[in-house]
Amino acid sequence: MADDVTEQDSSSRPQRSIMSRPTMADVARLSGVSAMTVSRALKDGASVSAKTRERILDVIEEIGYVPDLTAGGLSSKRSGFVTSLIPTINNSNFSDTACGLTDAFSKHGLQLLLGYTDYSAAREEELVAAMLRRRPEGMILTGGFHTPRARHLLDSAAIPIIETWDLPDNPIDQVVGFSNAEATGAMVHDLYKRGYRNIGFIGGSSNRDTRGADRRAGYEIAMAELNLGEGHVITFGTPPISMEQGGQAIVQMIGQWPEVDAVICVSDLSAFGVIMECHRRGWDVPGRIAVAGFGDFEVSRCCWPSITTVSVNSYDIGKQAGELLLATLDSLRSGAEVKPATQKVGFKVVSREST
Amino acid sequence: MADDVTEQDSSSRPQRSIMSRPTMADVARLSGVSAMTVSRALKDGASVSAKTRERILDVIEEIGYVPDLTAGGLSSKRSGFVTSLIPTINNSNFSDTACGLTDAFSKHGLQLLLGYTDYSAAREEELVAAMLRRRPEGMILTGGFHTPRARHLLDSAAIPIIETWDLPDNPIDQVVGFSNAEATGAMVHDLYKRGYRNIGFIGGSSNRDTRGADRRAGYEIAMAELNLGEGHVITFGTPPISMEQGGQAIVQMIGQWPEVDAVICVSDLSAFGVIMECHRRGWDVPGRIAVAGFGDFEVSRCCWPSITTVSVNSYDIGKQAGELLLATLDSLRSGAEVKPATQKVGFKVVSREST
DNA sequence: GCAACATTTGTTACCGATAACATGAAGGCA
DNA sequence: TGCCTTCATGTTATCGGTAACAAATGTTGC
Repeated sequence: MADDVTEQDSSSRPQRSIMSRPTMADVARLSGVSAMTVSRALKDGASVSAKTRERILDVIEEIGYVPDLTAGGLSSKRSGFVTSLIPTINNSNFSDTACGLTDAFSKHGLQLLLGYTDYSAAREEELVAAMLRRRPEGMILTGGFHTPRARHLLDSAAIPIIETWDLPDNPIDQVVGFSNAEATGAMVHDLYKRGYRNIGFIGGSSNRDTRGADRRAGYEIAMAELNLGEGHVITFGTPPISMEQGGQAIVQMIGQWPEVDAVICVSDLSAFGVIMECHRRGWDVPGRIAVAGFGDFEVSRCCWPSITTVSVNSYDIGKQAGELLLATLDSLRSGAEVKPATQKVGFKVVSREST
Repeated sequence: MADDVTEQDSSSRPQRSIMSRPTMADVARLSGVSAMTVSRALKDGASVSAKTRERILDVIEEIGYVPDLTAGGLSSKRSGFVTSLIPTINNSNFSDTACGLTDAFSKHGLQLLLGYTDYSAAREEELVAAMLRRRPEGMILTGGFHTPRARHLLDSAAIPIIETWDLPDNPIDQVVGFSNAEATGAMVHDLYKRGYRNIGFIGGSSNRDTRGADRRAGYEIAMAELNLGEGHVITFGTPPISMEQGGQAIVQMIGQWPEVDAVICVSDLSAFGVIMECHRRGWDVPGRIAVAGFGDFEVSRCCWPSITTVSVNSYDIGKQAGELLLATLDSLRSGAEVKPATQKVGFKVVSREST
């Protein structure tokens, strides 16, 4: 690899100067109006005569004025921020949700402050504390598991909170999610209908990923319902879920329980790892073993064989949560009563070539 | 799919009350000191007696005071924000860079404001304008292509700017990146050394992805250097790069130029699509055709055959850019001169089973 | 014991916008 | 014409902190 190199090329580019920027008062002076009129000209819906507004906008363009939302927010008591915490931005399920949130908010002048917790409740707590200092107007969390202190902070923040990607037993406020256990159970039932009887489960060994733990619980419940015995579970490593872990796990699974004819993986990423390892070892999928994942990632659609999965509309979770938050903020502002609601989002078992 | 359902369960959860939060003045009054002393107690390095600080912290804990960074930032003229714009958060290369940035900043009390441009310069311009209203202390951009208005906004913002993932001809300020053309050229040379002579290229048809266009240019330059003719290029769709597009492109490539014995893809994602399509059709990789990608995504490491790629340390681009920005801010504050520098980051051709 | 200095705390002004209220001008209607 | 309404604009106070300076208190050394 070429070594990292730094070039000092002061000659080619001038040092950029740092100087103070124009304020609303500057615009006001140059347009011959008061600062308040400038403020109104920038807010649509306010009563400013057409020609005054035009003059003001000309001045703004000319001197390159950029309004300072920090000051505006302090005064109006509305920061324009909404915070979202997701486990990682490196998982397209969660980043899709973040996109849905951004899209829901951007038209309404709200900006998303994104943080990632690395699947750690302690880190989530830190982030909650850090984010609350920005006075967000609402917060969107992933999952229903939080430290007591995080819950306390959120409670006293007195802003709308939405928990997503889960159906917590004891929600803080509003919820947009689904039951990970139920969804995994549906996959077990689907495999059963297709004739598989020795169904294994591959998942993380840590409870840090609570959705992963819920999926495993759903697997165990469904196995019991169908009288398929205790099941065969292989666990590996800590979150985030990686493809490679799946490859290691399937080798262990087959070694330990050769009778297993199907595996459900906690995520499509591990399912992909399983399938690649099977290719490598010449085990036919689904002939020797059927493989199912969770999350409907792009890789599952494109993989050969394509991977059976539980499809959840990740983007829509974000979009719905965003819209619910907007509606809640509207209600609060108009003084209407807001009833905490739980919005269940649908999921679907998508059967593909791998089962 | 189960229909989306909303439950109104007002009975089970009380409506959360929205009330005003304690301020620093409240803390001051309850601790019997002035607000300024509270402010000092919260800032480490300030001279406050141990017992006063303890008393203040007790009060803060008791009433659940959360400092308001909005107000603090307005007063101190330091927002504590740094903005980063990336094409999409759904690509682990860029999200890794964002993680590197977050890690570099978080210890220094700076918070990352992340935006994604969807590979559109117009959207980037909008985001630049929107972000500048938050008075970020610096900005990290992806690539060197920006609209004139965006450049103008950035120039007059008078904050340090770092362009990444590229070596722009005419940089705004500082740069942390590498030459996408050179990197792709290195891949062509590597394939040549391995004996491939009919090397094709699969990339996007749009110039919106300027790094993609640079990679294609690098391919063409290297083909000319090696006297391998004009080369064979198949282009498809618009960014973001998808796996499926690779699958379509390889079929077209083989149909049009059956003599092609190796393809370089603009990204590992399309390379993966190519390989899966080859599996599906029974074309051996690398026997019938060798396949190389770009970016060293997880899928390339885990895939069978594993995919030859150009590896760039995405996380490190973010980390380095973050540290460069921190150093620049330090220098500016201490009044030292700051020379715009270009930091080249290394890349490496990683040969795997697919070539 | 007191000057000289260090440490801790307080006071005032201000960051840059907006809310709330006040004012002035233009238009409508009897 | 005169009064009332409507629309456009200005004035003042304020949001919740921090910078800068001032004052008070504690500490040290001779």
